[in-house]
Amino acid sequence: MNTKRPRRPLTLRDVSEASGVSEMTVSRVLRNRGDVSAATREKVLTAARTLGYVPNKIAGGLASQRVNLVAVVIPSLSNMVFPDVLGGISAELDDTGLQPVVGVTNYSPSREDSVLYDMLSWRPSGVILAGLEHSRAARAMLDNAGLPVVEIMDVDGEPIDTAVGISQRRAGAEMAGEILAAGYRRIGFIGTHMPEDHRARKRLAGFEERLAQEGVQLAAREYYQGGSSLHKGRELTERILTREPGLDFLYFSNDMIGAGGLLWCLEKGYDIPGKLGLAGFNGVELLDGLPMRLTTTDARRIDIGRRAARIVAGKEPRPESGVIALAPTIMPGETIRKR
Amino acid sequence: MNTKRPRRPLTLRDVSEASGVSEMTVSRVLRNRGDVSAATREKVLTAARTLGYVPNKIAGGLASQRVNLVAVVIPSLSNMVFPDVLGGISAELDDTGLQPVVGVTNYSPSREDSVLYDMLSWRPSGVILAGLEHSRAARAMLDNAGLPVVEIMDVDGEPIDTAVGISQRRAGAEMAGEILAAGYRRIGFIGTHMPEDHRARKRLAGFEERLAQEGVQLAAREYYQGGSSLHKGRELTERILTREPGLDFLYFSNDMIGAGGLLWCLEKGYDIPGKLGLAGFNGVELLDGLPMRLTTTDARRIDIGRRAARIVAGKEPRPESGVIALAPTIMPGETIRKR
DNA sequence: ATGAAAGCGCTAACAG
DNA sequence: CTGTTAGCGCTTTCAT
Repeated sequence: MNTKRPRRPLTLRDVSEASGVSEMTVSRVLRNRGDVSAATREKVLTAARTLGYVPNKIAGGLASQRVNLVAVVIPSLSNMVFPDVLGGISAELDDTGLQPVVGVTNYSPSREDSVLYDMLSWRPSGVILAGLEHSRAARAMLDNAGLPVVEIMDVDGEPIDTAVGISQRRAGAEMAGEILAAGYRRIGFIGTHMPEDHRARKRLAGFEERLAQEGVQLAAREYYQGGSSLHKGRELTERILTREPGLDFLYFSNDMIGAGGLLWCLEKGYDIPGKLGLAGFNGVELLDGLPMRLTTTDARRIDIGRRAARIVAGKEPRPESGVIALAPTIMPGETIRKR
Repeated sequence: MNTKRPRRPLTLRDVSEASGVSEMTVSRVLRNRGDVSAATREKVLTAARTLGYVPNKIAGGLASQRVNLVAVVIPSLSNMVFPDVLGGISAELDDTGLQPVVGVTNYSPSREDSVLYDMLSWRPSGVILAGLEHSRAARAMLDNAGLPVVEIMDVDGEPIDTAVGISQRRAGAEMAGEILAAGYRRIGFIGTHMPEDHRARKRLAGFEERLAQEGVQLAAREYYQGGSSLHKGRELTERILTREPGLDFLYFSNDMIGAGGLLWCLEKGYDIPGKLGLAGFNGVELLDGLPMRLTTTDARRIDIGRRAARIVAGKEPRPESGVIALAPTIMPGETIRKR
């Protein structure tokens, strides 16, 4: 009831005095380390509980030189993909005593540097960070830190230590293959204009390469700024189809704008997938409830989180090659013609 | 290139030796504390940079007894509401030197206890946590910690220290008022079956009270387990309307299931808002792109995050009453009749 | 099974 | 403006 006693935070010594047991033994009990008689154990636990003692990990970390934290550095929380990755990480870390701590960069390299710096200053046990593209400074920090570093989401590049992800180029290429096989030829692309979203960039590159193999070129492209939303998807779809009415397929760089595009096309009465096909990317749960299931690629977000966490936790050895490439998986949905 | 020198982590002493300046002065430079001559300053900075020194906050925190962390404890990351709250918190903390650290409880009181315990063991400068309902143990921990505690989202109850949020009862009541004023009378409710989601519970209570004032009772209700999704919204909407075809309004406990319900109703050709009205809760961006704008209540998520952060950061004084009640705001949308 | 001593890397407080 | 001295609260290591 707001009667905050400005009490000095309790220390091990307080518990020691209250229980008549040495600080050292109290420490052992509280960490379940070493042999302690049941009787002493009980005394200590009781004292700790009645006092309401909460150990000081700052002091503990300094003394033991070990901190049970895993730094997780990601570009964004808002696009439904990283929460899934985090879910995988937490699930796998749950029984290891390690705790994820999340930092968000908003796709800014300089923010990435400063977030990394801040997190490393806590001397975590490992780092998981999105992407393979980092500043020289960031690479140096991570090299010097001498701890496990797992770069996630992408495997097209040279990892600092270990990479767990999908080949974004391959994901793009495979979707292009699907689309071509289904007979579409006048293909448009809608994506975010973010030079720092290297994964989207590589995906598109793989996509276009595969098209080129069949002598097909992108017939139109439309870029947007800022976050993805259904609304943006609608706008851009309208714009691209107005500009290029002859398009027979739209490839979206993520499911959210793909879903917006789908809703717009359905309202306008487009024949989907007959005259116009659509595909997104990620495989988010959102798609389950749309009027039509959007064709997409499962980016293996949860698996990526899990494997990364397993490596940091030492549950699984770092692979010789330094790379764990998971297979992106096309989820056909209903917005592409059956072949 | 994976040539990881198992180098001993650098210390202030290394920088001191490399620059020929005392540890203390190096520390001053690195923290911009006290007066240091430009020359010394330069020497230190150069040495620190070339060595690649990253300060050890564990040691710093222990010595200074101050840690620039704010613990943020929330039930979930996946429902589009807490990312917004976090956005508000980060924005406001950005220029304070404080950093949010997030813990997730999955609506489990025992997880909340253990997450709190873990976070408090890092001796953060403040705590922001969702809701006013906490275990006796949690309240004791927070009372003892002697730091600012801000409970967010809800103001219907007794705060431990300070509360920032909306009155959930009032939010429910106001939506009920809106619905009644628009002439709807056979009202159904669809919500999650989560005894631990106190905010949803209070909202429904306020809603029903207001209905009762006009002599109206809920005509049907449907509960679901697990997370919210468009898909669940569809399922439950179908179920409730099959069971009670005479309903003329559906009140959903959040926008995601409301959106699912809306999509389903539109497909089935319901006359919305003429014969059937719909409303959700939260005011999430998602709604912008739906075929029809869902009526909802803006839960003031970002503002709540900002105000909470301001109080923890000391930018704004804790109010005498301990309570900051923001006004939930109805966003009329298109799924309720104009009156 | 328990305790004593030393110190983790940094900063507060004081001295010059 | 710069340096010295003592810890911060815990765990490591070594005795007993």
